[in-house]
Amino acid sequence: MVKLLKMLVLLSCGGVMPNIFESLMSSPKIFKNRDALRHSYTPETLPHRSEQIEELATILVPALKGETPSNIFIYGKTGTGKTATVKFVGRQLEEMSRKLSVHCYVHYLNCERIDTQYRVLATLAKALGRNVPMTGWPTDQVYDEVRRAIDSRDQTIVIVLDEIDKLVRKGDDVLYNLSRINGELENARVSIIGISNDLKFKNFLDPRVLSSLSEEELIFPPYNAEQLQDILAQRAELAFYEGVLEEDVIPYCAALAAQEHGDARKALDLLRVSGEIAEKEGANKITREHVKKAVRKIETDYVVEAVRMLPTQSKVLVYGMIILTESGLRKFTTGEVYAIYKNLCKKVGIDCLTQRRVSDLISELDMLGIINSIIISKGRYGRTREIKLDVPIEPVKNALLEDYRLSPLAGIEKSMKGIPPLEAFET
DNA sequence: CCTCCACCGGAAAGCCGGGTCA
DNA sequence: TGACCCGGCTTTCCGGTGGAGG
Repeated sequence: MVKLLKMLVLLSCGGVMPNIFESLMSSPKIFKNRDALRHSYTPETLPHRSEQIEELATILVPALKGETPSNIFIYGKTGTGKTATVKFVGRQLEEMSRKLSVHCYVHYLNCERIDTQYRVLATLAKALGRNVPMTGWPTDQVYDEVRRAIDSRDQTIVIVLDEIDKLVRKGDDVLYNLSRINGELENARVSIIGISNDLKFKNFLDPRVLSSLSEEELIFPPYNAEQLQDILAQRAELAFYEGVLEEDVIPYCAALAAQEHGDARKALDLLRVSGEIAEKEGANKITREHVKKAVRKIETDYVVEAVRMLPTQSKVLVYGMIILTESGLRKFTTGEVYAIYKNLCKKVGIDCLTQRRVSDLISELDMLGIINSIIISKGRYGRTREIKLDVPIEPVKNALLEDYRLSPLAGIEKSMKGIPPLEAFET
């Protein structure tokens, strides 16, 4: 304590004590530019996407000649470079239009956050320099505003709707209106690019909207391991100092990500987290070991996040499974889990669901990868699900106890220790 | 080969909060 | 404003079933 005070005094006097950040800053340098590994980063060139870039550019080139480009639908799984490609081409298009002094602009909207038609239109109006409140106006008035803003001069507007499937689930009025907007314009032209990673969502779309929006279609195939290597190598050069990476790190990351449907995003995350772990450990090189740790960390983070988002009932259920696991059972049945669950519900003071429903919740947990369950028959002793909790227990437990509703459960497993679950179950 | 356990999982109806429309 | 609808969650009911033990 005294030491700390002395230190503070010294620091505040600007004395000889090193700044507390000094040691952190001077530890071995790993990252030159961490942002180069984020998904939001658009690199100078996009390896293995030249075909798609060219195709997209060919479709959009009329924009520079004062004509209306076709509307485009783009499909591809996550991390196949859809967004990056569109942003890249969009930037080049705007750049070229400036050179030619043509009015041509690209507006990018991500529909995941902007998920109602009002918000889409309002955001669009804002991007076009109109002042529209984020709430309050009738929707068609905002639409009018957007239309007038676009039509205010001779220009071509390319509207990119990323994750367009999110929008469709809430009714496709916006899409319908936007797809017909060209007919209502005198001076300007509008082209729409829809991006989706869900191929099936086409089925939910109004056929009129579909035919108008998908005049052109682009498919983005997943990357294979080799292509992922190139992408990682390119980004690693920007992100890390020279010689920081051991040679087998990139191929390893690429191989791991390729196993999971060639997701470049995942590969980049893996590399970045590996770097962060190496940095935290004070290592001066990133090794395969760091990647392994990163895999585990990402996995844990995912599970913890999934658990945190669970409805209360499922949280109690998971807590029950933790108790069972800690009491030494590696596998347990639906009946056992249900007994404990019933008990915990009483302790927590929430009402208890039927076994039928709990059975469904258990299936959901299985889907989420929080547990492993298989249906087995124990012959005479019935048919049931055999459940295994397949997560790092401590982090999950902490995540569960963060929920104030579960606070009565803190430390409860000690009082239940040794009690077989079925006997803990009364009435 | 049959029985019968302990649960699975489909069908259908009820409940509830939110949104819509006249 | 109230009638109405919708979708998600939950309960009720119930037929179905793999295989150890008889």
